Amino acid sequence: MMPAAAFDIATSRPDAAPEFSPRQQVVLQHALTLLVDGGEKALTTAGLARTASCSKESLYKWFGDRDGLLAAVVAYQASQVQFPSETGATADPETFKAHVSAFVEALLGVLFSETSLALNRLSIGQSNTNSNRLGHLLLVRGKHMISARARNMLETGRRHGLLKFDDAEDAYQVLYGLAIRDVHIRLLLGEAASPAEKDLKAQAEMAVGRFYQLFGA
Amino acid sequence: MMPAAAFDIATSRPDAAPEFSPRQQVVLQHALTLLVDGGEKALTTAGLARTASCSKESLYKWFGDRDGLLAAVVAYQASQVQFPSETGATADPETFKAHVSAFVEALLGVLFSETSLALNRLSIGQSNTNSNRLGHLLLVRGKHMISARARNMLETGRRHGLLKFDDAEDAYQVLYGLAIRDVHIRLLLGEAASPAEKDLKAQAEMAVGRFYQLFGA
DNA sequence: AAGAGTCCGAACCGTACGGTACGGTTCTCT
DNA sequence: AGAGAACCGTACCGTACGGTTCGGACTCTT
Repeated sequence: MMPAAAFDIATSRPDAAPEFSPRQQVVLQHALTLLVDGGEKALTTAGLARTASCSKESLYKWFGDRDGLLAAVVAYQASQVQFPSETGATADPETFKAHVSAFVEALLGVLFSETSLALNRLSIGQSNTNSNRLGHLLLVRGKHMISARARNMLETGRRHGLLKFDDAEDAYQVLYGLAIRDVHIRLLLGEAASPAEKDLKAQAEMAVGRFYQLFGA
Repeated sequence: MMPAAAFDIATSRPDAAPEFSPRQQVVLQHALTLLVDGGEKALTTAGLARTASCSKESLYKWFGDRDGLLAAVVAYQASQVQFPSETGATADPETFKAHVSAFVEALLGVLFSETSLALNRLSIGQSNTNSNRLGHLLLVRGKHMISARARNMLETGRRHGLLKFDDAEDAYQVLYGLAIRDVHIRLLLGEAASPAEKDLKAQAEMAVGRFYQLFGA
């Protein structure tokens, strides 16, 4: 037999269609749950087979090996993340600014969710092994997708004369830094978020306000 | 016997004096090296004993168990990190701003070093086990120490009328965000830093410039 | 000089987990 | 209805690693 799935996941285009069968998605969801409360050590093949009521043989048939399973979990979760659409967001300056705030709030919502934290912990823990499949997956299917959308949003803001910057990537990174600060790493390390940090809307608006001080036209 | 060392490390005050014997420090340095290139899995008790030419018995005697060893590595490395002193840094506005830049540059230098990255990866990977000893250690002995010094620095800047803000912690977090952006998490995930991101001095000055736009008096 | 203490090196044990094999059951297709 | 695939459950194997034990060498103290 060949562990085809493991290879496909790493190399297929992000918009590849079917990806996983419904049954497999159920199993991956179980894997994700195990991972969220318990960390990587809690996700054993035997444990997942028991929890998801499937056989280990099926796991190995579908995902090749344990690494393939982990990669599949990452890919599956990445495919679940959705961002609000941005149609007609530049109608007027206020709407655009509100739209940027909404984007940042969604970003915070994703990054601070237990699921995202668990997958980031997993990928980071594995980042110096396996030629770093997981880290790349998370970056390509997660961060880079988001950053592309963000750059796009900021560019339209600039075209409409609402923002002023030279490099969209640079501007986005500043926006990211203003919004996330060191909260992400602290959450990854297991510290709880403060009440103020849990008010994502307020945090987003504060960050966008400061961003406009730096890059507003 | 009792694994005294493991307990002491977690509960002793950060300024406790001797901490580790020279021989133990050599062993911990070997452990750190193993950890930096190879990740957590590369740090096995047998492997460390071989590399450091000591017996496993000594490891268990000194550090209690493997977790105690990991905690000792974190504590040891934290004790190695030194920041430049800040005597007479508020002589005039230029000097102070340069001092802030130097602080940020030092911060970047620490956070982006392979050693720090390896320990962060380790702590993050363990953050949902062991009641999270490592994460707390890293936060208390690392981040919180640094943030205290930073707040102190910013406060003196404010007292001298050079900066303007309500909450020093808030201001520091903004400075942190402007300097680090998403580079830290990307490095943790195994992505290489871009050439521009490796120019720590330029990155620090850019961040401080923006910080002054927001908080300069 | 002898006893105690420290440490190295190696052998050993138990276990947990990744991976495989197999018998039995259900579902699908013709 | 019958062949065949997919799949579940379980038992099994090999290995890697955490932790313990022990013999022997070296040092320090009295």
